[in-house]
Amino acid sequence: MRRKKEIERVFREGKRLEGRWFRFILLPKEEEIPRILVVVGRKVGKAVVRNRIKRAVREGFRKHKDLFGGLDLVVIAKPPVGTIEEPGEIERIFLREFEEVRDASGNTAHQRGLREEEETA
RNA sequence: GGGAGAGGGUUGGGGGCCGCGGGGACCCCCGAGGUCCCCGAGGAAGGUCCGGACUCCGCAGGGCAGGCCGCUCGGCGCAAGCCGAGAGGGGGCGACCCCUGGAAAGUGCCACAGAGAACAGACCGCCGAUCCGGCUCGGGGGUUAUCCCCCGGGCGUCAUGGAGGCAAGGGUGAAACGGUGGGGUAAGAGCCCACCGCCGGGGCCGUGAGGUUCCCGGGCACGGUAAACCCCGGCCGGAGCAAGGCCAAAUAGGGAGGCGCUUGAGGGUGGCCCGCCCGAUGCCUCCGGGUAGGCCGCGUAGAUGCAUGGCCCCCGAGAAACAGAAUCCGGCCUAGUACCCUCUCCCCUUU
RNA sequence: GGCGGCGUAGCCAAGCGGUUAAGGCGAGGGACUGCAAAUCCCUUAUUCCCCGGUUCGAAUCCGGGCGCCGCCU
Repeated sequence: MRRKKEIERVFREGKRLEGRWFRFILLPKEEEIPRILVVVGRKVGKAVVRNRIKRAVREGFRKHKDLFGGLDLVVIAKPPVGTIEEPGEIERIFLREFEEVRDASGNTAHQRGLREEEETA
């Protein structure tokens, strides 16, 4: 995402999910093609560290677009991410945490079905 | 063979797959689409410590204040700074390294300790020659008197007791008015002498910082601190690309208070003054309201929610450290991996 | 990106180059009380953010780092 208005719309209307390493903001949309925005603040680290995180997260997004179908996604890195040196490690943590947080929130129809089963049981 | 010093260089390479930013060409079902080609982080891009370009402040004028630089000469440069050759001081066996205007222009400050701290001082100590005291001898006098006074001599002894002399030694301190030896003296002291050191002048050498085995003078006084004020010399107007410019959008030119209309409020982004310029239903403060999108600046890397990456294999036993352009350029400083090249020094061994 | 400011005890903080580094809050101990509160007394800095330098001497002066905070679109 590159347009200011679109980005602000995601911040305004999106659903916020908290993880230990990242914060996610999701906004479902009509198109199937997902878009991403990575935010890494100054407190996370120096320029090199911040660039590494952005690249790793984008790489993970690029390789697993099927996970994010129909979403505009904002990923905000929290300070602990800056301590991880390996790009591959950052990528794995990002993907794993996205799935954990999404499943816990019951965002998909599949998950909603599961929760209904749990409630009835 | 081992250790060390100086200077310089590079900051992985090749391949495969999947990607990112910019530019160009072509294609199309015209969509922020596809294909191909080209370009795409650093030696520090960093800290923002100095300079400069550039932009605006009417001109960038004068003075004060302020900032930066500081051994000498030469070179480059507007400058900061760098390079070369030297000077003085300090460190190292050495190669070599580190420091650098002025303290006899003035002012300030040197705590504590110590006797004394800026043209200082006498605590312990040394001496006690001289004078006073004491003892004694001789002479004279007051006198009846082995008692007193005066003069002169002596004291190895009484005593260092005082007046006083001294600054060598001890001790204090970051720092105490030069060192060694001799003479000298009561004891001492540059008090005197010799040598060493120091200071001043001249000569000579050097463009200069300075040097001096030469000559003369001075017994010797002049402490430290300018990363304290300051003085000397050189440079600097102020801000900063969020500078600044263009287009578009937006709403009332609203309310309250204050100042002022040429004898001028206020302003022209300079810390102050002067000069200069602008200046009238104008300026300042507060309240209330609206808009904050794009382009240029901006680049043979170049964006603006901000690109240069990921995985795997090989290349020596091993691919890594520090680190990511944001207007550009020159320095300084800081961070740090692996390796290469040139020169040099010391030690050990062998010949 | 640029321009400023600040780091002193757990917290808030003062500090002409020379003391044992003020003071307040808090905390701990003691006194008082039948027990408390209030009050009184005592204790609480050893790298003054870190590393160098100047100086006889540095929290203070000068460099260089580090970490916070603010302003400018």
